[in-house]
Amino acid sequence: MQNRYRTRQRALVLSYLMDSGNCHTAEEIIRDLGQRGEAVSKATVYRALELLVKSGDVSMFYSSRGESALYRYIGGHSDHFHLKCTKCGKTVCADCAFIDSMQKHFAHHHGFTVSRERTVIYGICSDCSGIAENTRSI
Amino acid sequence: MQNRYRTRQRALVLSYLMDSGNCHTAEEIIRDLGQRGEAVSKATVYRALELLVKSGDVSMFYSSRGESALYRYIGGHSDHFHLKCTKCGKTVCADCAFIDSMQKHFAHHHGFTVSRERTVIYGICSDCSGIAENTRSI
DNA sequence: CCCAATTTGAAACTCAGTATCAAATTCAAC
DNA sequence: GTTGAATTTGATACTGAGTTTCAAATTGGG
Repeated sequence: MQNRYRTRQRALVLSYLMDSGNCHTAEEIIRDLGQRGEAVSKATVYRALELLVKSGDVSMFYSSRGESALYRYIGGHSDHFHLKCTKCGKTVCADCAFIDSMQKHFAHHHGFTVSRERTVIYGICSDCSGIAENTRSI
Repeated sequence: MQNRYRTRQRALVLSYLMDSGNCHTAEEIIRDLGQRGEAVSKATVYRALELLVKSGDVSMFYSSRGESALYRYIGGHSDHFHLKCTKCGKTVCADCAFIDSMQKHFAHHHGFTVSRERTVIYGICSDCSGIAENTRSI
């Protein structure tokens, strides 16, 4: 896969993510393109996504539960973190100035360049924090 | 799986993680226990790990590349974040006061209770940041 | 148009993790 | 210590995401 030729299939995968703007699994893309009569094979969708992630147009990240990878069009730049609730599964975007100081801290004190696109902060969202936790057992 | 009986198999999985102190995949645990003549079946290892994660003794997190889940003994408390380098794959622990202000920020400004055990910050570690980028990879 | 390089797609495959269910184990009651 | 019901184990089959393979189709420079 060397990305020299422009093909219908790659354009479809990119425009699917651009038009949506949200996070999607590869399987969703395959299914939705198929349903609208623009079927692209599984292998080709995965290959197109790999290229898009490499090119920086799309970010890929994983959920905490071992679900499948999520892809999202970021148009070459992204200034937010994903906050994912481990209870309800919803992902929220945190788009604020604190993110800058976080990146600075990890850069200065740990020599670590944080990737905003890949990092997902896990925890409990405001909607779920009232709900009682499971009991400790083992 | 209700965790009423104490069994050899669960003790083996827990002590494996306690003795090591490092991160391991389920398959590593299965292989290593087998090699030392203490074989525990795949299904049972996965079930034991699920219980240990629920009880808070072990944390589970995912790498950025869709590899398998990683398990680590945390002894009921954990005050650090994992910083995972997307280049070399190494995971470092960030154990500092800044983590507190991070948690406070997300709690106050986003109503989000950050889980230190589950969250993994992705980026480029100090060892790798000098290395020239061949392709843009997020 | 021609043709070599690239890309696609169907199908087979891998691998982590889950479900099933009969057999084995635990432990409380005797 | 024996009994027996509840729980746990393990072998096996299964699921589902993602990868590999390779012949056929497509691309685009000459």
